[in-house]
Formats: sequence, structure tokens, C-alpha cells
Amino acid sequence: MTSRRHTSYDVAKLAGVSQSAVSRVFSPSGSASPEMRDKILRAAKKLNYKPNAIAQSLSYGRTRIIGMIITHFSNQIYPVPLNAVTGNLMESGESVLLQIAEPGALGDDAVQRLLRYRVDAIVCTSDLSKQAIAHCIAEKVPIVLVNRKSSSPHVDHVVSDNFESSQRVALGLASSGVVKTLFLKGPESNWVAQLRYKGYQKGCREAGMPRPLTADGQFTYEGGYETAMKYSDRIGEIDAIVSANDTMAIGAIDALVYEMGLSIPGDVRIVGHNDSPEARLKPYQLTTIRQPMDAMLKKATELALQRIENPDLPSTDIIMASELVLRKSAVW
Amino acid sequence: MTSRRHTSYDVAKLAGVSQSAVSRVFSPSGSASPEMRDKILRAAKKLNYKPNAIAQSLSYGRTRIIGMIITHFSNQIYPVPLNAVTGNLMESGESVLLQIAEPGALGDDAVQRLLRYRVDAIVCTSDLSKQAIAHCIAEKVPIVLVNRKSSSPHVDHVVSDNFESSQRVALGLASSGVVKTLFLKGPESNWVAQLRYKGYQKGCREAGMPRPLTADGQFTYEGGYETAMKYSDRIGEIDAIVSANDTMAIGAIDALVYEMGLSIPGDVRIVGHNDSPEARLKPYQLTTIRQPMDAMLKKATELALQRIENPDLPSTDIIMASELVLRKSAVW
DNA sequence: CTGAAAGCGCTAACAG
DNA sequence: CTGTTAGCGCTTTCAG
Repeated sequence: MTSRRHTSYDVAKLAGVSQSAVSRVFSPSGSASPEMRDKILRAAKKLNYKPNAIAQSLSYGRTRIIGMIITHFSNQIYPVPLNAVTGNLMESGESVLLQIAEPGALGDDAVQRLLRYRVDAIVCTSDLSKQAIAHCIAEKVPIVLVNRKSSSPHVDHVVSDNFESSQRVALGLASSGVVKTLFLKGPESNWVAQLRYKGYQKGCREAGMPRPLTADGQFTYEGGYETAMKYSDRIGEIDAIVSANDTMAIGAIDALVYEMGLSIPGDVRIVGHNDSPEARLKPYQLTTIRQPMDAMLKKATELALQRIENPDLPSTDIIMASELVLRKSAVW
Repeated sequence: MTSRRHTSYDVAKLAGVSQSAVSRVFSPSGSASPEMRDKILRAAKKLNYKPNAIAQSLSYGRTRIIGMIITHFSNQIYPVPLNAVTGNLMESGESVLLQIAEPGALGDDAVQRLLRYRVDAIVCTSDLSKQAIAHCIAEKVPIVLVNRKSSSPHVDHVVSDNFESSQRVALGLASSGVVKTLFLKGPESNWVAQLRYKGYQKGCREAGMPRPLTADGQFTYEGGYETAMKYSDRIGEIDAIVSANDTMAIGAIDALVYEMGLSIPGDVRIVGHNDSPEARLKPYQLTTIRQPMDAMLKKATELALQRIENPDLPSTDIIMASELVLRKSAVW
């Protein structure tokens, strides 16, 4: 068991050739005669040699690593992005260096760490300060924001039509006779949460509904549950509850059905956002808005890879359409 | 906007010192006079200089990157590991290079990729071939397996007491008068799933219960749902359903309650495994087994970091106790 | 097509 | 304490 990590020099010696020959054989653009290639590959196999990606990176100037920053939300959101991103990237030979950001906070530290590792690009679903973004731009590291917005040019964006889809929810509910509604907001600092709220308000106005009651549920189950409990005396006046995410909606349903004995959609209609796994469970059958997260993140990585090749591309903003998933909790 | 990436040489020149002085100031063990340190830090700040981690890695022989391989299961499992691992590692200044393995398949490719990036250690929750493990050992990359088993020495393991906890479920159910049960198995190839099955069987034997009926639910909601439907005519004979994970248990409940009109635990008791987020929802109130996943993964990263420092440590197998979470679906 | 040699940006002896 | 020098393992001119 020799077990030292073998280098291209070891392979070269074993094959009786120069080190640069080995390098060429292992590089896509490298040219080598068939015999040479054969000899080298044989030697490499014998030593179980694979080029050291770190050394390659240093020399080549690209790491083939994509940095990804995700927000650790109510642990429902990111399995999807992770699969989409890693799946898509592995096909093109990139790896993912992962950073997790806390919900409220900015992902600035994460950016710093990724920058130190010279990732080729950053895909981010977390809030970032202008300054962090400026650093990326200064170091010419492409950055694409998913469901976030920055005013900087040079930054690509992929978002879903959060505003419009929430607006459509209001119109839909109105069309089914709903008048008085309660909107469960997400955190003030969350861009998506705000858009959904604004969009819903606008929809209410357009539909001639009264301004919705509003409560802050912080995107959590407890937030939804407790808000519903708090409104228990006024619940008779409310025709529907719309929630900025499914988790709060589920919390509200649990309170309404299991604590207050109400029935859904009979007594109250409920609409969520995100189409989380729970939404389709029999006891909930939650009508919700599905963002094409998978497609969004595929697109985001595509943009990133593209901009690595061609840094001067004009920056792109992509808006992808969400889909209404009508289930039993509210129909129109 | 100069925007080239600055190196320690740029800082050195600006500060009028040697490059190695810069290196020292940025290394924890480096010694430098206060004035020098000050001068250099000032220059570094001006250029927004941070050492290039890739170059550091190449030179230092350690990347400060931990490879992590997780299985993309029914998207419920890994938010926890990710937080535990990344949280723990970031404190010690390591980053996580992430690989996602498909449920059935081996994580061998993932290992290869991580090895090429010279990760300092690998934490893996996926199945691996002997050969992949051998490669890690040959390259002296510590590897710790979470809820998996390998016969190789030099490999650390962190597992929960899957066998015993399932065994205790049988004993508990028996103590509450349950006799005839159905066990929802996970995939044949899954080590944890098998242990839970075997443990449960053993428990049944010890408790004097008849051998449980068995069905394969593949760890999915549909698997649980359809199995329950399939047994609908014989459901009267069954006192309890035990499932190797919560997802299948939830599927079964949905079939029993919403399709067959049964009540739980009145007509059938249900026990799951994992304490997934859904388990605590009002309509389910699922009695389940909670593995201390967070603690397990913290321990796993600790072992990994430890073995990086001291490669010749004897290999460690840690078994962590699971916790019974009694909810309404089955009580004893 | 092939080998020699100069970096990539940093760390780590080694002398002063 | 500080500067000089030699690598880390690879890619890439540049000659042969």
C-alpha cells in the first residue's frame, strides 16, 4: 500500500514520457499520438491517477465550482433548488460549493467565502447587500439572483411572477363570490413575501373587494396557526384566507379545522403559495400557486454558465410564470 | 474600475514589503511586527485583498473543504443534515462541497469528484461501493458514514439505533394490546430500512406477537397509500401499521381515513419513523421514532475534522439513541 | 507531436 | 522579525 497521492510526474515517469504529455492527454484540447495516449492512460490507470482539480484550477484560472447560497427557511424550500442545480451542473462537470444563509440575515459572508474559493459563478436565493454584489462584480464573478432583486446591472435575475400570480388569486376568489379576506404575510424583509402581498392587494382593488385584513405569520406554521386563533371571533366575517406560503396556510387550517371545528372550504376558503409537499395531502388539499422552481434554477445555472463563457453579455432578467394549482380548499 | 483580482504581490508592493510578509500577516501562525501588520492590513483593505483559497490549498496541502454526499430521498431528509453540517463546519472555517446521489445508486461518482478536489474529508449518507471506500482510504481521505455500514476499517460510522428502536416499537405496541400488524418496508437495498424491519420482527417475536404482514412501500407516499388500499379487505384483522418512514405512514393514513373512513388510532394504530415535519400536523399526530439527526451529523463532522488532524486514530463507531415520540396515532 | 520551462498565488523552510 | 527561495501539481507557450 503505497498510498501517496500520485501526480502527473509519477505517471510520466512510469510511462517514460514528459509530464506535459500527461497533462495533454488529460486535457480535452490536448493533442497526442495514439500510442502515447495509450501508454499514458495505461500508466495512469495503474496508479489510479486523476488530475488534481485544485492545481488545475490554479493554473487554468477556473475552478469549475459554482457557489450556491440558499436560505435556510422553514426547511421546505431547498431540496428542490439543490437537486435542480447540482443535477444541471454535474452534467457540465461543475461542482457546487454550498453556503447556507440564515433567513433574516444577508448572505454577505457566504459571498466572501465563495469568492475566496474563486468559484466561477454564484447562484443565490438569499438577500445580499449592494456591497457584496459589488465585490462579485469587481472580481468579475457572475452572479445570478433567484427570486430576489438587485438594482445593479451586471446581475442576472430569475424570478417568478409573484406579483401577478397573487393578484390573480384575488380575482379568482372574487369571481367565486369571496368578499372579505385575510392575508397572511411573510417577513417584512422578504422581497417575495412583499410582492405577493402587494399583488394580492392590487387584485383586491381591481376586483372591487375591500382591503384585506392583514397579519404577519413570519412564514412559519406557528405564525399561521396563531394568527387564525387570534381571529377566531371575527372568523365569521372572513370568506377566505390567503397565505404567502403553504406552511402558514397549513397552520391556519389546523387551527380552523381542529381547534375551531370549521370546515374548509365550506366556512372559509384557503389559498397558499409554493405547492409544498404538504399541500397535496388529503386533509389539506390546498389550493396554491406553484412556481416552476426547478425550471427557474435550471435557468439560473444556465445563465451563470453562459456568463462565465461570455462575461460581457447584457444582463438578463427572466420572469417565469407560476401555475395555479386548484385543489379543494378553494375553487373558482 | 481596475477590477483585476489582486494578489499578495500587489499588496506587498503597495505596502513596500515582501510578499512573504503579506502571507504571514494573513496566516494565524505568522509573526510580524505591529507596524508591519498594520501597514499590510491597510494596503490589503485598500485593494480588498483576501488570500486565494485555491492557491492556499495547493501550497498548504489542505483545502479546508469537506465533501458531503447526500441521498436525494423523498425530499424530506436532507435539510437537516445540510444545516447541521454546514453550520458546524463554518464555525471551524471549512466549506462544503456538495454532491447529491440518487436513491438507488451508489455514490461512487460523487466520491471520485470529491477526491479530485482534494477535499479534506467526506461525510456520506449514501451507499458506497467497497471500491470507492478503498480509494478514499488509499488517498488517505477520512470518510465517515452516516446511517450506513461498511466493513472497511479506517472508516468512521455514526448511526442511530435503528434495530433496537424498531424492536421497542413492537414491544410497545404489544404492551398496548396490539397483536396483528403490518410492516411497511423501505427499499431492499437500504441498510436502515432493513435494520428497522429486522428489529421490528425481532421485537414481535420477543413480544409473542405473530410474524407481521409485510409490504414494500419504497419509502414513498404512494407506496404507503397503495399498500393500505391493497389491504382494505383485510384491514379489519390488522391492529396496527408500522412504517419504516413517516412518508409511507402518512400515505397509509390518508388511504385509511379519507378513502376507507377508518379512524386512527381507534380502528388502526400507526407508527412511523423519522419524525418528519408532517408527523406533527394535527390531522396526523403520528407516533414516530426520532433519530437525533442533527447530533449525528454534528458528530460526523467532528469525527471527520478530528481524523484530519490525526489520521491514525482508531476508527470509531458511534451509535446514537433514537427517541420515541408518542403522539395520538398510537400510544402505550 | 513532444519536451523543457515558466508561471498560477500561496506557504514554509532557510538565512540574515 | 523579515526577505529570499523553493516548491504544491497543473496548464501553456515555446522550441525542437
